[in-house]
Amino acid sequence: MGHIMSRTALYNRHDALERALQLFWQKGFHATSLKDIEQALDMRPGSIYAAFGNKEGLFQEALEYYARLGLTELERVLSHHKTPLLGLAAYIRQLGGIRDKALPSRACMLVKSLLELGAREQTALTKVEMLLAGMETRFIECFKEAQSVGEMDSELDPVRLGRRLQAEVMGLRAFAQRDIESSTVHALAEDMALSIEALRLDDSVNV
Amino acid sequence: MGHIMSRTALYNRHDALERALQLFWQKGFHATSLKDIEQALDMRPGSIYAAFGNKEGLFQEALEYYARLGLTELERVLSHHKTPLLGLAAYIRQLGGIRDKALPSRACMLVKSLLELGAREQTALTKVEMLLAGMETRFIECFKEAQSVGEMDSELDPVRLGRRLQAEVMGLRAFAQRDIESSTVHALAEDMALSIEALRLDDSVNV
DNA sequence: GATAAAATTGAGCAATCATTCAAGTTTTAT
DNA sequence: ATAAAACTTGAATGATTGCTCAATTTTATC
Repeated sequence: MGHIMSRTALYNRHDALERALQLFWQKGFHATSLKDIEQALDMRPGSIYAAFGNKEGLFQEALEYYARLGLTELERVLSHHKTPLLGLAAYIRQLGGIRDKALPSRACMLVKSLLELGAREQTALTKVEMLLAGMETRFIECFKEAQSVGEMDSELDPVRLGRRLQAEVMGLRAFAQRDIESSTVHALAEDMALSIEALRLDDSVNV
Repeated sequence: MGHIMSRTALYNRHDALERALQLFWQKGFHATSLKDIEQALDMRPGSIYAAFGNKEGLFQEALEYYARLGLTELERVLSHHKTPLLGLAAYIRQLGGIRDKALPSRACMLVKSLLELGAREQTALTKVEMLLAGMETRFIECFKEAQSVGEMDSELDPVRLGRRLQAEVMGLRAFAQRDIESSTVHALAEDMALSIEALRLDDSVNV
């Protein structure tokens, strides 16, 4: 891959990455073959290797792209709500509708990868750890902000709450991967959202 | 595989299954090759195929064995506590120590498989769904029992609570798969255990 | 329109995959 | 002791794996 790229080349690269993400998210790293990738990207092996190095390199770029989309979505939901806790609750509630959308998988691709990858894919696994840590950090920031605006008891530990929220999201999405009714996932997300909202101080109820 | 088996053959089969479980739990279905299995079981391909049919058959038996161990462990913890909710809380707390044990993986093998397997492994995937449903059912029974012994508000929904607990366990164990300190997992499990105990009615506090 | 650089092609590579089966060995039954 | 049955062996199978690279086409620059 050279340093100079035409606009169409950049577009094609982004488009290829998106298609690769769909594949990897659905089938996982090991079950996705280069044949699958060639077909999905409509590219021949040489082009793929010139553009992304190797299968693991393409996977890592797909992971980064996925995580960026996820963080962007979180920010979008947060920005549409008045307070951090209400934003987080809305985020969880929205996840309750995950079975209704036509996604490659209901489970989080980072979690899928965390559970699937081994020592042979160390660099990709390290990237997964980094991206999950980034999401955790953002959750923690939300709880800290909730404290600073007086929405939440300052005695509570934002770090523990952030990690718990991440674990709940992981669990909700893993659970949603089961062959169950959409309403069941909605109910589960609702219960989790209520737990977040229960952290709100009485003073902040009418804010 | 014939219908008649000697005692030693039965022992060998169980021993082989245990070794296969270790492998599959650690590396997952796709990343485990038959070479790996031959080495771990100290068996040649023919014997493996005679005893278990094929790779997927062996995997399915490993899944069943794993689920049985998990259910047995849950029953053990429950039986050592006076009430259902205290038992469930203890179960979660105990999961907090999962990083301290030398296990093939911290994540639940059923969840790993649920996220990894695709349509090409339909029968194994169906088995995973069944085993997860069994665990869910047992959780739900605990909450129902908590209601019947007056430990928990009878207005609450045991089904939703059971599913939530399963999602929390899934999340806790996926989270524990991250490269984090053991104390972090302990704290997370403690928070989850406290949530279970918070369901207890005041009348039952001193039971 | 000529020239150089960049990007793409696809046949082909060695390695590994899950699986089979004829032959040999051990165990069981009589 | 003997025959039958059960079990194990390991070389070999065809398919698939991730990947390479010389040849070709496309793109950019003058």
